[in-house]
Amino acid sequence: MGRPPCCDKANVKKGPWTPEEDAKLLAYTSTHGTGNWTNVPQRAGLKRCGKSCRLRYTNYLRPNLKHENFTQEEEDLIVTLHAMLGSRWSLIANQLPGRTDNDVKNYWNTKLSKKLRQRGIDPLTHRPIADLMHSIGALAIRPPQPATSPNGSAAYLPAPALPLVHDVAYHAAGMLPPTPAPPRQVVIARVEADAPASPTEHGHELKWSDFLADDAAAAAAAAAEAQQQLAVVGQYHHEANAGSSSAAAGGNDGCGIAVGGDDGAAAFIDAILDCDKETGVDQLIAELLADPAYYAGSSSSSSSSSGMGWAGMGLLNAD
DNA sequence: AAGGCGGTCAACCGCCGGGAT
DNA sequence: CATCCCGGCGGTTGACCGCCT
Repeated sequence: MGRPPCCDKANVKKGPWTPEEDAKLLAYTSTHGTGNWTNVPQRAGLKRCGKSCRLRYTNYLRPNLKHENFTQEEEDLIVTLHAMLGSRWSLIANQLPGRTDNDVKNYWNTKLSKKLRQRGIDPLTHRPIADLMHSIGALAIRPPQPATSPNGSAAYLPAPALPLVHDVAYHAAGMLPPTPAPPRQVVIARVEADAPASPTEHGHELKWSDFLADDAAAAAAAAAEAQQQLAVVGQYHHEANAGSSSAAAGGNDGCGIAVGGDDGAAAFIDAILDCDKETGVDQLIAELLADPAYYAGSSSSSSSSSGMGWAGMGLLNAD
């Protein structure tokens, strides 16, 4: 059964908001709060859909929003988080005080993904494009795979033994200690305007199979790795929030991730892990890692990856 | 000067999950 | 338990703007 439209489209104005409409919406929300958005247009005297009002408020009118350009630190953080979380824009935006998911998504699509490509990094997988091409070439000369899944998802599974590149994302932002970091699974590329693409100059290489061990302990190790990275992110968030602690307060989404305060990093990590436990993603990861067919490129348990927890990040690049 | 073209970003659309009934 | 309603999310669209030819 299809859902009825959220509002009467015949009597609803669409398109750009006028200053008068903005003023009405602001006046209403400042005195009554947001509450039930479906009632807001009527009560505020607007011929708009409730969803449109909510979007206009959260993306443009909400207090403490930043409208200036993204900083280098914000760029680094977006790339880092995208490598770990994929296109979970709301989660990423939660770590950027004053930025909305729409802001981050637009900035990624229009600027950052291009910068990464110019640097020879594939923005989807965060891997060197040259390595991906090499892998595609290697796949082309493989014998036919038996019994691939009907939806063809196996074709998108990462090839084994891909070298992973760890460009410097953290040091500039003061995120990492100078000591060598333990091996990580994702490729983090600091996006600098004219920096040359030089994935091969990083001596540190990991084999994909090194990460994809075949027991649950490996899954736990992977989770610990991710946790470590999120701790770094949380630290940035804490620092960024030092001067604008209220900015992110209204941005918590359905996962209930609330960060801030002295233990903001830990809270964020716990919230992410809890969220993925609730959604069963951690279980899914464990199942995937335990499934030998996964490594053979013909996983029977692979499922649609978009929007699923860790899928999309470097850990499970099934995009 | 004008038209084409590409980049940017606000806004819309459809889907999904969760709470209420 | 089923259904409805609402808010949230990610993907996509289209208007606007500046640059180039």
